[in-house]
Amino acid sequence: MAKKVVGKNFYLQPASRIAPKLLGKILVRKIGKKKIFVLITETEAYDGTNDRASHASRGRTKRNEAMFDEGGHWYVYFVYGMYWMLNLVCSKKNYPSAVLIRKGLVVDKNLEVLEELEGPGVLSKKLKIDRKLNTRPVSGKSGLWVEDWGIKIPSKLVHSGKRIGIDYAGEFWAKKRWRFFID
DNA sequence: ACGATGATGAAC
DNA sequence: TTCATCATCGTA
Repeated sequence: MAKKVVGKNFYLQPASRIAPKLLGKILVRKIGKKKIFVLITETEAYDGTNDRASHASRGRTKRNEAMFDEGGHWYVYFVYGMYWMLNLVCSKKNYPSAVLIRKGLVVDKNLEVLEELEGPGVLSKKLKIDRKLNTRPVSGKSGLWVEDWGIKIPSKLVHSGKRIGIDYAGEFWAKKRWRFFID
């Protein structure tokens, strides 16, 4: 099984292109000497300042600054007084866009499934993700990166749908099928 | 169906 | 400074 770290160019595409391509890739979290592997199974794209579902729709603020970084950084924010949301920043610098990682499967190095992470809040809790990762690079330096293990998800199993929890965005943006998931 | 729980941003 | 809101989740 060929395992390689995803290259930087991958992150310079539009979020809506990256989101489906992340399905089947492996999120690697290093905590101390331990590594946790998560097969990504659900993502959502947030793209540009016009996207009214995106935090960037109200311009640059202290919270969403990371979204304006170059693709290949993390955007981590706190919601509902309890949960940390993990997002992968996309595209070139100063173009705010990101992919929210919503669900995954904890696997071992042989792809044996150990645990299901059924939402962005539980995923971040399991991987010990908090504001310390905000604006950090997607690389070993931050202890959180993405690998391609050559897993090919059959296109039959890849679906798209409306994004979750963004009904405030108005019909045009709320109905966009920018959520991608397996099965 | 609902409450927990606190940062955020906009209004005042 | 106040206040409604929020890219959620576990319990009921």
